[in-house]
Amino acid sequence: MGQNIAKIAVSAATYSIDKPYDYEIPEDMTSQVVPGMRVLVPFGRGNRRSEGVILSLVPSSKKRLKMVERALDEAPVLSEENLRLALWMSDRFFCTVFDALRAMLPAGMWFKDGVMRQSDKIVKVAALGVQNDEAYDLAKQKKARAPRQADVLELLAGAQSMPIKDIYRLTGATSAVVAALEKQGLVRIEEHRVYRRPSIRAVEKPGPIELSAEQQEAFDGIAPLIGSGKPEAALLYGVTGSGKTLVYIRLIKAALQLGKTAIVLVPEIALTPQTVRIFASYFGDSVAVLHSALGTGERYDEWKRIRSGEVQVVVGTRSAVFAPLSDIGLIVIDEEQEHTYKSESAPRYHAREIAKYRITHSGGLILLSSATPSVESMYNAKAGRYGFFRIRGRYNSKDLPSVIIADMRQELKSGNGGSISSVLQSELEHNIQNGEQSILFINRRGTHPLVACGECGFTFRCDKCTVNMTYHASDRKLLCHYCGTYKPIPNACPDCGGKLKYVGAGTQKVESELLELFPGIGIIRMDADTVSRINSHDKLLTKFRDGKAQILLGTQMVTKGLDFENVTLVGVLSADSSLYMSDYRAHEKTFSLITQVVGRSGRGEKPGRAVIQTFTPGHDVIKTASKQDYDEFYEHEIVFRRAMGSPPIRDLMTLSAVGTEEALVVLACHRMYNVLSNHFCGDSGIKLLGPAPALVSKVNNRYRYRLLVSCENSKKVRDTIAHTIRIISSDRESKGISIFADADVYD
DNA sequence: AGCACGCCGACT
DNA sequence: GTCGGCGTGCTC
Repeated sequence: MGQNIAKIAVSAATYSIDKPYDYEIPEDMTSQVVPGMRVLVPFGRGNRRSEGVILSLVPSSKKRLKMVERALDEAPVLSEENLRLALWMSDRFFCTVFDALRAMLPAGMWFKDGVMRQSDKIVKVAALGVQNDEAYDLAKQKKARAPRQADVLELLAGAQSMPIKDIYRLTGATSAVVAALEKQGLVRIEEHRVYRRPSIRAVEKPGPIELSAEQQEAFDGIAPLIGSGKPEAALLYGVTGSGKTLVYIRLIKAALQLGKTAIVLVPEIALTPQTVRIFASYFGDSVAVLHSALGTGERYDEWKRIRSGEVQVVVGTRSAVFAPLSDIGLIVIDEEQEHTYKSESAPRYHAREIAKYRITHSGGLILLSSATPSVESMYNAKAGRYGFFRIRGRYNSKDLPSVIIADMRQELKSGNGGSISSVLQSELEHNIQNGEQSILFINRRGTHPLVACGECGFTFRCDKCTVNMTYHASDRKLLCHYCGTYKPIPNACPDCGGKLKYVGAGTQKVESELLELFPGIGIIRMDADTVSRINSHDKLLTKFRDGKAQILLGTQMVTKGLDFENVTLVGVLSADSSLYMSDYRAHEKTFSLITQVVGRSGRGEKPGRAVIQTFTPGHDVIKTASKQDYDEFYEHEIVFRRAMGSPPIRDLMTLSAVGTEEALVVLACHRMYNVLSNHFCGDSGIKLLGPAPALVSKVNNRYRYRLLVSCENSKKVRDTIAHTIRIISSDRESKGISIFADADVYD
């Protein structure tokens, strides 16, 4: 007998029961089945079909096992390296092995014989099988004998149809209840599909690469690390506009010359179409670009091209770190401090950690690059764990913009209650008269972030989330930015009938203020409301580049990567807004944001200026950011982190519980606390904090609480946390509560 | 998460 | 007795 038992990672297994399950391979399949192949297996009492991935093959045993039903691939879609990486990820990031493997395949991949059988997300939706009034009558009849069914019928009579997951959540009914109703013909279950979007692509002619002396120096230092045969890591710290992209291109060419491949990770490809075009122009068909706008078919094709060896260079967002390249020589992480490299759903990995794993196994270089490195990367560089390279000057030795701080307290005192300070107003005027362009950044969309009653202080809060709703003047509605709830605003306070006050400013409000100050001026507003599609983003930027508008006003999306020669003024309208979050990265994020916005100015021939508006001009972060002095910022911040025991001094992990019953969620956290403190008792290296509500404690009617574990991220600590999740989530008292842990906490 | 088994309460 | 809802425990 050969190897006719398969150890399989099963999709249907949850974290608390995740392990390799043994299945027998039917005789007629033994020749085709290999590790890395996906199969269909029966799982659970009901033998419902579940997708699985073969991890390994072992000799037959005496035990009676279920059979593999059929293979889903003709050849393995995952390599041995992928399988090892998935096992490592499940330990490192508290996810199932299958979750980890799924992250490595192109989203929605489900092909057979080259034909797409199913690639869309499917949502099960329940609808009434009878008339509304009939449903109400039935609900009344059932109230006594089948109260759960009655609840479901009542709910559906009011809402017509609803995803069954929402029904479980809102009524507390279980699947058995809905199944019973379906059997009686009172509800129908339909499967709805969610579709994805098509793509864009553009290629230009490459220009010659001429590195400046400093760029060349960085290149000369970094390039030898690629072929050293050892795993290496380096930090490239270059101010905004220092031309780091050109250095990447030269490094990639160096890797290719050694017969190796390269990955370039960018924070959000849709935000930097310019970067994508540059890579496409230098590497032509040997580059694959993986971005969110690719359809499933295109994504799959690109993935196949990479795996077949036709592609040597991959440019993409977070998940591109899994690109099936072999013999990787270089992984660049551009703007490495960006939060988009951290996945916030299972598997909760950080792309940097995956990159390190892959490089360790292939021997090569991971290059972390930034104009404002994360405190932890700089800490590692200073400790000698990363090579450190620096580009101080801007490309073509342009000066950094001169910065003016506008003290908004003074503005208020002198009677200016608007969003534009007098100094910013006169600078804008100057630019308009001289035909130069300006970029304004405000961290809020909508018109007013807050609507309050002037009499009783009532504020409009979202019913489902613990946040204030934002007023959007264009359609006179209130919007929740967390769950998307949308409702018209009443004329007066719903509580006391008092007059409503509109507080603060968002992009829409600033736009109308600007139009009042400068009538007839061309303004392009860029926020989630005007940039609904990927193309409209590009279109708005082209319009601005062509000089069709004098001012570009927007949220985060105007802070990154934009390179316009004629922009000589930028304004940060409210530099404080991210400074006082209860988040250990608040300072770092604010510094990075201001530095990046300021860096958009003066990229052409003319010198740039920047105006930073703040209520706390004396704050260290504002002062260092306006001087563009990263070194001073870092020295202050590392002292602060050391005092707080925050990363990178110590590691931070969280255990979260999420559910609809607040008290039960908190209780689950307390029970986790007890389990953890029993295991850690006496270990002074570990501090447990909480439970505390998450930053936004309720989203979409689901409460979220979490425990913080300040520790050193070791195997022992991770095993204890994994054990805790398993114990608490399989406890019947945690029914309906989902529990998960995060090992690289970002906020 | 989902499915069958089996307990228990309501009604013939 | 017996029917059926719903809580409980298990998943190769």
